Amino acid sequence: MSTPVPESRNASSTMHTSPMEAGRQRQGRLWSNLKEVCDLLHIPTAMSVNSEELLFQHVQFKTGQRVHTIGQAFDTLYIVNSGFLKTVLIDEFGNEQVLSFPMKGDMLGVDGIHTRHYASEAVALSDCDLILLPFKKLTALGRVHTELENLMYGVMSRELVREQSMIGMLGALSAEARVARFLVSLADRFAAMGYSSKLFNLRMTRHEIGSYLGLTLETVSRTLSAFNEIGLITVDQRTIGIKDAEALKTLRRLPPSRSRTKSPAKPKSDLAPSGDALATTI
Amino acid sequence: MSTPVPESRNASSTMHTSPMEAGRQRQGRLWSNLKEVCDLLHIPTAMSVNSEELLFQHVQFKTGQRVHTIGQAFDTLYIVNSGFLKTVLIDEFGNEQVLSFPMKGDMLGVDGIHTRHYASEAVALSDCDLILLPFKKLTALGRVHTELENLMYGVMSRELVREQSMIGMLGALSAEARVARFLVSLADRFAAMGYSSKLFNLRMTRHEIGSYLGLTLETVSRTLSAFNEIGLITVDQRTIGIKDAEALKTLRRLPPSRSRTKSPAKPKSDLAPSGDALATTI
DNA sequence: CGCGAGATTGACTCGGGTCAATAGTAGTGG
DNA sequence: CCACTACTATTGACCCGAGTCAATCTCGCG
Repeated sequence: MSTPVPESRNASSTMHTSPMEAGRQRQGRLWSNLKEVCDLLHIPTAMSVNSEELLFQHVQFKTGQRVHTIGQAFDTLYIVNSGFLKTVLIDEFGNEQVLSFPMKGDMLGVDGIHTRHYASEAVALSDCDLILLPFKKLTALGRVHTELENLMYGVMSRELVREQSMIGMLGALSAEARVARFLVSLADRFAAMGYSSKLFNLRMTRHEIGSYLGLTLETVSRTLSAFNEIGLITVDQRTIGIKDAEALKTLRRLPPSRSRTKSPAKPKSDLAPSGDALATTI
Repeated sequence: MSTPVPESRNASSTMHTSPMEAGRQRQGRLWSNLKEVCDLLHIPTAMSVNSEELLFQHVQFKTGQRVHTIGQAFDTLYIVNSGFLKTVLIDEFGNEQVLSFPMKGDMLGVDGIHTRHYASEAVALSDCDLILLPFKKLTALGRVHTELENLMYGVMSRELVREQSMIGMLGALSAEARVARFLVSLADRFAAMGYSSKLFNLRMTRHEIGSYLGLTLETVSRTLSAFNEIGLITVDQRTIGIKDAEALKTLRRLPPSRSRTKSPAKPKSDLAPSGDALATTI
């Protein structure tokens, strides 16, 4: 990631640029008001306040640039207005562990609140437009506008729940199931952003996906190939076509022992009923 | 877990009951003020307010009881004043996935804020004393007392960071390393609570540890036995004695491929330099 | 004293990590 | 425009760590 490859995927074939980004020009920069921020976060806010006065500045990052690094002093949160990123942890040997792939509507930097220093590193996987939310300003505002405060709590809680399910996935699912769910999750997020959930480009390398899923890049590659052969998806480099979302969603395999905590666990049908027999390579 | 085994580990040999629990009697129940709550959370609060008026009620749970269940309407957070618990996710087949082992000073229920329904289930592993923090009340207070608000954000952020490192661990470490770190983490937490970090009782089964670490109970058991033989720890059922904390902290093994993202990764010495050659079963 | 949950161990299997060779793609510069 | 380089992705061969299955042991409890 130390090579900020100047990608030119701004207007790719399968993924056009965002339908409509928030923000207006002012003194040569983009700014957004509170409502736009809330909309971006999918938080339904009966925003009582006309907050044209409350404007939040945007910042652009180019592919490969870091938004913040580990240990850096924390003072602002970010919301992704457009573009794709990854957040990573760096272990004591300099190895990256991908934690998330933030995209439009996601919040960055929350892990910095606790110690006042970011606990992770955020890197742009494509050119990005982020909205700056100075934390001080935000909490001050929160005291006035209850909705905003709840928004904050809500976003943090949501993030927590997301990480919980991630832990559940890493702790309990097989490689195939992880990759399958990863694809479904991506598709859903693209759909939520107004893009196609059936055909999209991965913004990250196999290596990054593997790190994110606790797998090696080879396993990721092999699994994608397998899904392709089986007809669940189509793969061509980073272009993914979803063919059987249902099957992907319910794909299992190896409810790994820890599983049968109490369930009768009928040894049959490891693959959920999504029609045909495909990955039934039990 | 459906059998609330009435354990009697209240005054075990290696773990006496808490040194001094917070709370005072009032109308037959325990209550704590804001200061005690903050102390419990290790949040240094120059609490400007004399808040003898702001009292938070305690509730007791017996071993096996559920504090909250998945899907249950959310309205209060909990702080552990004494006792041990586990939080779990239940997948679509009824299988438990342990997410955390909360103990004194930890907060429960944060995952319920987002959807207003708890996303996980909390079960008492021993008799517990919890402090109730009605969420409404808390946010209202937060608007008045800035420290409290920061406390809230801080605790949530801390929780987030904890989960992040959990993800990192699940995604990158070998079974041995996971178990080793788990033990160290427990020791540290016990130390922070004023207990011995050298000799303590596990409050959870091998199965629960395995679920938490993404391993099977057999692997956990075997790993503990191995550590025992090697002299890193002593094991007798649930009584653990830490013999070489340093070695445990730095134990590696298999920086699993994904690891050597960029590091020169000298192929030698998988075990960090903690003195002697022990687990050098490389 | 016997029951049942939990823990320990052994034997066997296999999913996925490791190593390695090949090939597609993109950016660079002559 | 095309070689040159550097990634990134795909595949195959091999093998080991950890899961699976199963037998035994221990301990606390009724």
